[in-house]
Amino acid sequence: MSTIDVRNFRQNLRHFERELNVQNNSGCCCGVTLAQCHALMELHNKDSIQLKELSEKLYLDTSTVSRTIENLVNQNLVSREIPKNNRRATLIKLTEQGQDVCKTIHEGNDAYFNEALNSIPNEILPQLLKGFEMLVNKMIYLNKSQTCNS
Amino acid sequence: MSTIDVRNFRQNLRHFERELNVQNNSGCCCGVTLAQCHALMELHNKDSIQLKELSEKLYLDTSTVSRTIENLVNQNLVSREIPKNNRRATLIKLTEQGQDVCKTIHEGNDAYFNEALNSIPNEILPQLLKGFEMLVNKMIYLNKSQTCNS
DNA sequence: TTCAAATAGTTGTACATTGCAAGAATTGTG
DNA sequence: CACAATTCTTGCAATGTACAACTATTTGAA
Repeated sequence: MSTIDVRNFRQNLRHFERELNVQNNSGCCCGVTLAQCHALMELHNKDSIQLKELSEKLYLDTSTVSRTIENLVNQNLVSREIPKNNRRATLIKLTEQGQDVCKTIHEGNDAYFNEALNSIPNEILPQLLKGFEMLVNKMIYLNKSQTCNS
Repeated sequence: MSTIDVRNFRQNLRHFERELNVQNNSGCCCGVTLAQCHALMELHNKDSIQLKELSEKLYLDTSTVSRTIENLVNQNLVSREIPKNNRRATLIKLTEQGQDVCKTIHEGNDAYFNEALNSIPNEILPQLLKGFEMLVNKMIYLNKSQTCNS
């Protein structure tokens, strides 16, 4: 692993970030912002989730997520519900309309990334997918054990 | 390419975005924000760049970049200069201090991604790097020819 | 049992990022 | 010269974010 390779990878990474922004902001046309989109994706295929848990998954402050959810509630895409066994908590659920939006987002992004990934030769696609997954997991590990030291 | 693969890739992608945020916000400890960091990286190894050109590279409105640069000027990391042959334009240059910050950012991120990528087995690392580059280029291509259609 | 500590969420405040619209200064063109 | 185009800046407005302070609830320990 030469420094040149790393530099090159990082250069691609910066472009990647920008293209993701473009795609995220054009693909999520359903009137849903990127932050809301991420929240919806976490909710998808889940019966319900607590605000605290959601904020941990998204790496965001509870206050931030609280407002994101507030906006989604106003758009009638999710509902809030206080469970009887713990009235401090809030359970967040997708509404039917929210599920529809999730579906639309999934379809759009599936199509996009299917097309993007289809341009990768078959000889290297599996390694790309596998390697990417490993990279993400390593980053999760590194970031967990790392604090800002300067 | 099955839908499951695409879904799995997208799931990894969302985690990737969050980890990048963590890394970007902890790695750029030099008092520089992520937006500023991206601008600095574009300036690095360049004599100077015009604001318009920079905004195109970053996919941002000129007004946005104008303010980002304003902040960097206030931190004495870049300088603005009006060329004599076109007094409408503004040439942006790294100051010495700005070059130092660039160097620090590079070193920190090089080390981080070197470590992250070193955990990838040698049998798949080249394909990952190559595949990633191809994916980014494909996304650039797709996003150029795409407008929001809903 | 009672009261302090912990937990979950919301709200106030502050700041960064961003785009659009409008304006200012400059340059190009008919 | 007058008007259009270019380049940048500024005035808004919206979103996203975190921290701190607050409310309500639950837990736990004396």
